[in-house]
Amino acid sequence: MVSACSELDDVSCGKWCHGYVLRNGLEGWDNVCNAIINMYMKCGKQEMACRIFDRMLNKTRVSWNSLIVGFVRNGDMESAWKIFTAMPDSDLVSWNTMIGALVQESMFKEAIELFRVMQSEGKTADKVTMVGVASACGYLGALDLAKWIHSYIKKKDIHSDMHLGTALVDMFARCGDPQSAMQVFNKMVKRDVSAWTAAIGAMAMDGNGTRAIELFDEMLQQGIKPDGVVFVALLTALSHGGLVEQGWHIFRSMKDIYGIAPQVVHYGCMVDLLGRAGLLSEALSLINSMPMEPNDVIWGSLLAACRVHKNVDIAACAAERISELDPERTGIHVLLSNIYASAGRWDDVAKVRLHLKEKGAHKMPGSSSTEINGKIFEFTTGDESHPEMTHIEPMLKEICCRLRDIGYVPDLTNVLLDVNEKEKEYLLSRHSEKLAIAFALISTGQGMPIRVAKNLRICFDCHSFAKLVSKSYSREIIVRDNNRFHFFQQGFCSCGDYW
DNA sequence: ATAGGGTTAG
Repeated sequence: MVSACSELDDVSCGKWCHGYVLRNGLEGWDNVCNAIINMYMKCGKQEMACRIFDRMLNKTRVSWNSLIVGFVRNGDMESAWKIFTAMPDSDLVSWNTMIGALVQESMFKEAIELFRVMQSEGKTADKVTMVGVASACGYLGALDLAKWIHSYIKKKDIHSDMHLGTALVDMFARCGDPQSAMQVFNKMVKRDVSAWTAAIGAMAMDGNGTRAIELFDEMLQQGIKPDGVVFVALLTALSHGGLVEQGWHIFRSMKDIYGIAPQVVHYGCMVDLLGRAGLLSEALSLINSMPMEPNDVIWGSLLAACRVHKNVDIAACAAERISELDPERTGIHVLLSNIYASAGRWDDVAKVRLHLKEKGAHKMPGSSSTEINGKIFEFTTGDESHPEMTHIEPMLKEICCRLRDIGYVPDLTNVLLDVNEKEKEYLLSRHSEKLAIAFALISTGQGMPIRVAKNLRICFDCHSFAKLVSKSYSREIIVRDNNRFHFFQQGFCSCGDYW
């Protein structure tokens, strides 16, 4: 009965069950109490869940785990962690839940660390553990760790299934190894639409639109029905590959052939695809033809394209919509002020700046990670307290001197703060990917490739910085941002400056 | 039977 309440999200019925337990002194019925804990947690009633937990006579591991899972689902990591550490005999479910929770909170390094603690305590990982670990590794872009995880799974004879297989495909793709990703994919015994999506997503990260279409056709031939998600991955791949015609074709086929009405996300992909290709008015009329309200992301995507292709008027229109939809998104105003500045419209710049000052600018902090000798190092933009800073600082200076000699001029247009030029230049030189690249340069041998994973899209300045470092230091530099891969070699990038 | 897992525009 409790479980039925839980399914129906019926708190009042659940409360009646709770009362029944109390009236009849059933606190010893642990399975009923566990069900009530889950029911309350599902409805967001954390205090009620705790109340019955505290009164339970026979707390089992399921009771403890139910609390942990409940806190994680409600975004309360602190309480989840407290229960996890207080729990007398944590089991696999507890550990897996915590590792998964850290991944969910974007605490990838911490997730890997928790897995290492688990190993040192002699706990045996299973496939669910490895899904969490693989996912964390992918976000960190740690290729050596990825290879280790893959062989660990084989060595420990952890039976892989569709979830783990998909997670591994995604992990290798994010680590910049599409070959390994496809090897894992090809070995999978069963592949559902999510597995195919991961493979197509791997092609998207690689900017390989043509191969993405081939994979999609193969998927259809195998009789797998596409869903909305696979079209997101496919359209993204076409966008990165600059395949506009194919993009339109796929977009139209969604409804015409597969009977899937395009959602906001799909329109977003198309706006991005058209915008990147410089077809700004085409993108704008697509937005105006949308059957649903365009959201802030759609307009943001158009705005970003306007910055690249220098269209001030459409940019202003997009920015206006965004401030209507989400007045808190100050990053947009910064972007707009930069667009005005590059067009020499200083009055407008001043207006936006004033507006920004009143609001106060907030931006997600940039963070980059790089793996050196199996150890993962994380850098945050402008982090002066990093323990490696004493080594990084002089290296950055040396790099800058060397790059200036071959014509590097810092591009200040995208620095998001209203400070003087010198200050801007300083902040720009402290972008997290620059710190990571400098550190990797001093920590790895001559000619060794450098791999960096970053949580935001790489900025123009860091992009040209990486190109020049690859040339000046004869190093292959691979940066995976939240969008795609950039392979820098001898002064050129695999994205062809199209991102 | 009450607890843990993969893919998704910017």
